[in-house]
Amino acid sequence: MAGRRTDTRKRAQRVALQLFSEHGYDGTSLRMIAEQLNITKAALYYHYKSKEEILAAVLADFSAAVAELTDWGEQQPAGPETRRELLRRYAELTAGGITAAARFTQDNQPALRNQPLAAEVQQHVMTLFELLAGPGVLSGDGDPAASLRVRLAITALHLAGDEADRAENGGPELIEAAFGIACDLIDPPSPRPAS
Amino acid sequence: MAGRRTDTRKRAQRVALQLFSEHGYDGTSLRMIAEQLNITKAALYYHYKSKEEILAAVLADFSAAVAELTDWGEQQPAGPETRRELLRRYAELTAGGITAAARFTQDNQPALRNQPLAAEVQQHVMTLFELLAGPGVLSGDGDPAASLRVRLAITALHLAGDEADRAENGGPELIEAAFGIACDLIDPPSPRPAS
DNA sequence: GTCTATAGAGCGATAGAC
DNA sequence: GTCTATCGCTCTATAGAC
Repeated sequence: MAGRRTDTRKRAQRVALQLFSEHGYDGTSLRMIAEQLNITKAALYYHYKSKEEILAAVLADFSAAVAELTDWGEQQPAGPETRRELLRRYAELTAGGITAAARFTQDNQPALRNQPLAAEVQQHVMTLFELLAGPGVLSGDGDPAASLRVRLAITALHLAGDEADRAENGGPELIEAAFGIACDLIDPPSPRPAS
Repeated sequence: MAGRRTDTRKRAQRVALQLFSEHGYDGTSLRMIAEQLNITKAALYYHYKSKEEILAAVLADFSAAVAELTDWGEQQPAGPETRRELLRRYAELTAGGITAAARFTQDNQPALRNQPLAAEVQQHVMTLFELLAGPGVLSGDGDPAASLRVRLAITALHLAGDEADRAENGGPELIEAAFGIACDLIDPPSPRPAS
């Protein structure tokens, strides 16, 4: 690894994620990626054998990050403190464009339908959801409200991360506000009165 | 209006929204739309002069529905009851594929960037957000948490509508659960303790 | 590791017959 | 109101020189 000067592959992956996020997967051509790297489209094929493989590399990073998070979570005692800490760590995954990848997977599900790695990603996200909500909830046999609350908690962190990426200042405060809302969603401070 | 048998234009609009939702705007070709209508691609151009115009028609319906909702809301006294009723009516907009359009606009913002009608839609949605949160909140000068809560409340209804469209039974219960969560988000039953 | 050049396919859109 | 046929363009991907 020492002395590697160009490192085009990693740069391409980072550029691709940014462009995928901004223009969508279908709306991003290999020409656009190549131009930002100051190489030609054909040169990209030396590093990746297809456009789908670039997507796969982006998904692999995201998948590994979520897997690491759930691996940690599964070794902790189940409880509110662990759930809060899972949210906290997920929110802090912002660095390295990880949450950009998370938002991308949510907004481009049509493009991910035929992507083999997408299933693996969804599996890990599902595991995270179950850790946040308790087992069985997402299978449809549990309280539908609990499932929704977990998905909304994650969405809160995504929305905040999205805005934090755009606004250079005020980012941490936004993330913190989203974290508070997310905590309330997975562990409501007071039960709702029966309607 | 009497005696109009074919009504291809309206059918195309309905089919387009369904395909846009399923495959994304870029992922939906005019050939796909035409095939579902059992006509050819060229025949579509008799009814719409471009693909963008089909999208515009879909957006126009959604825009009008939200505008009607906000017009009503602005004539009501501001307060928790009006906010709840706004959420209720938004949730009931599911019929006619309106919420499908709402979800589509969220997931395909890259495709809407050069669509003139998109700005109008966003304006109406912004108005709805302000009615749900109080004025000034979304301009960035208010509590960031309040803005997030409103957006999450709407997202709750979208997520529920999305699943309700797929699962033929259990839909109403899901919508009702989402409505309850959305109400809690815009008017928290108990203030969070200071951290 | 990057280039030029090109193949092959699908797309949006148009022309013109019926 | 729908058709066949085609144009021009962009895309992904490959071949082969340097």
